[in-house]
Amino acid sequence: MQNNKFYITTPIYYPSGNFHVGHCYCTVVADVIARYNRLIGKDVFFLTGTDEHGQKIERKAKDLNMEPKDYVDGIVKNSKELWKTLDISYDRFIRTTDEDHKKCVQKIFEKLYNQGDIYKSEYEGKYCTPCESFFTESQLVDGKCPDCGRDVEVVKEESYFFKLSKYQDRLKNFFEENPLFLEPESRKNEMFSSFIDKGLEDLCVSRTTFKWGIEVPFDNKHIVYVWIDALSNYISALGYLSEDDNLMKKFWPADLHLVGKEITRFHSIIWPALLMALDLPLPKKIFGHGWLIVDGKKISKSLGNYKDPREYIKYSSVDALRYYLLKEVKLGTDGNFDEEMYIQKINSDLSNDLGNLVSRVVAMTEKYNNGVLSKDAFLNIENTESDVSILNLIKYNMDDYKINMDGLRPDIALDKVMEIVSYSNKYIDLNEPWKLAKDEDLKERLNKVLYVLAESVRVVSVMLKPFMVTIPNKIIGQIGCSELKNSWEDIQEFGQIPNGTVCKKTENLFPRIDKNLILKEDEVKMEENKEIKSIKEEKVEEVNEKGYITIDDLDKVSLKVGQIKTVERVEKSDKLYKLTVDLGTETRTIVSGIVPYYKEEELINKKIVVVANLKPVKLRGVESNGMLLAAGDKDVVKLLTLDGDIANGENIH
RNA sequence: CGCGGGGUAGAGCAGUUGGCAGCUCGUCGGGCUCAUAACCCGAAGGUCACUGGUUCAAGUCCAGUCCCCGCAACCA
Repeated sequence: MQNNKFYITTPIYYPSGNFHVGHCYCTVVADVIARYNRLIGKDVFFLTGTDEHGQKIERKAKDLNMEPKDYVDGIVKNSKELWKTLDISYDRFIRTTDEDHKKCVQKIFEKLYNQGDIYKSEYEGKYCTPCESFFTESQLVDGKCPDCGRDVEVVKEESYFFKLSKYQDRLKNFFEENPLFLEPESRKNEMFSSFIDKGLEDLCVSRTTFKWGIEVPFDNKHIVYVWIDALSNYISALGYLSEDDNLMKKFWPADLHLVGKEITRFHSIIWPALLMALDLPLPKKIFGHGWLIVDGKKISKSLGNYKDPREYIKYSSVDALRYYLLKEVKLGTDGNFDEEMYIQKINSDLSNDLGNLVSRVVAMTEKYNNGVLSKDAFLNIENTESDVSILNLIKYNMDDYKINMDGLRPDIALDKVMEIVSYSNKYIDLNEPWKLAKDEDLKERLNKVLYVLAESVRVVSVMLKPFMVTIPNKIIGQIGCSELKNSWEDIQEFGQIPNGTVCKKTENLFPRIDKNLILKEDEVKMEENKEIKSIKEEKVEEVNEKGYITIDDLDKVSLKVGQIKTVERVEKSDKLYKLTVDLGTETRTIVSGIVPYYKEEELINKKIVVVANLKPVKLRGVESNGMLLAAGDKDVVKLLTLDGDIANGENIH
């Protein structure tokens, strides 16, 4: 059919907290693929968004004393800012709370019900609220949720079911006939052995246990459950079943659903079955990408050496981060994000090789020929061996680049680009322009070399456009080619820079990053964290074998009543408040990680319980002298407060 | 028997259908002076975790063993 459109999606993320490097990775990859397809001339629609309904969000908002919508609005705002920072070029950010999406979901539900693919029955099962999943008895681990290890509840409810079982054979056939539907291969094997071959059960697609969601249109006791609500975003975003379904006609089926490996199952079984029921064509490809491991080892977690993606950008650049993510992580496998590696890689690839290449080319052109590029020289002077080599390499690598981009191996595609960069550096040394410059007779030869280099740099820039957002245009600007189209088409034939184009050296594209400086900062933080760890260890030793402590042990802990006097956020941290607490005889500074759970105004004047004799520790550079007592898990945290009025500084016993 | 990933040069990794073990960084030696202390050339460095099997041929395929890691991200 139309081969000239490209529809790509990321998953819609669950906004139960702010987004992290993992979300960024997936979205950046999708963005690069989207930009690449635009570059080669396709009409691209790039969709991302958020999956905002469900019990977990409902509860979380309630705990925070917020309306669910207000809560998700906050997260969405933050994520849109993040995508802006990372230059994500999405065409639509869909939210499952969008009106058109809701309508679409209701129509889909109704349609499936009317045609008998959805029926009403009763469901009883063990349910894990945080994971929003039912589990069979055999799936449970020690009677707890196999995903998160928390307790499950027995839930029995009247529900609507989707006849997933009906599509089992069609799915199986489809997989066999479309070997490229699900990649990488390993995921496909998993789907087959774990699910399809075992037989599919009908799927519960409604809930009555919570309200925060889309109502079933003909039975408002029921809320449409995540499967139909979330998965159908891929078509609701295109106006499926609405008055204006032009986008649907144009872009469906999706060319690529990029998803995390943990949700591959939903996309490769449930989603296709739903589409079959709706009599829609299936997406061309589901790709389950790997996860990002930050600094590998598990110590990273307890050492707290995690950084917001924006921190890496601060001392490097968005382009550098995007480059690294795509270059160093093979799509589909887990990737390591190690800060030292990161700095080393961008210094060597981007500063030393690419940035420096541009710098030498432009500087020499300015120095030896007043910045003027001579196409005449390029055409008039016969090719030497090195010319032939570089021209062939560029041609050859451009083909490989395309093959690998189409084949979802951006890491290899980047290799091909960097090979051109590398060879260009070598080409300079082979030709020694500084020697040519000394001999007036070799002027034309010199100009040819400079021209070849400039054009090579331009080709590289165009190939980098999907990966980097600002640098390619800056490079093109330095070689005076901003007026050219600089499209994929435009670099197919070497030698498009017009005669007489003038180069101008401006800024340093990729200043080298002082690794020692950055890592020294980290070391300071590590030291702080070590202190924290040693405190932990001390505590552990104090507990005897039976796990009892004596009253003397308890007396070691000085608990006091405190009242919060001032609250401010700690710079460069997402979770930490700097509090000053009145302990009667003194006022303490205490740093506490409760930003997600309490607003500043909620804390002021609150009477709380303080561990008064905790060894001081620096957190994000602020010294904390004590600790607030609180209860809860990572989703909900409540401070311990007093049942009545007691003077500040009173002992608790 | 939860699910999944992995063990290849000092480090980080690639190795497509079996066909002479590769890449980047680092190290050592040399070259160059256009450039961002950069660039270019050369060298050292490997029992491809282990065992067995299939094969003319195994890092790659099969069976088993051992080991590491993740299950997801600022606890005070």
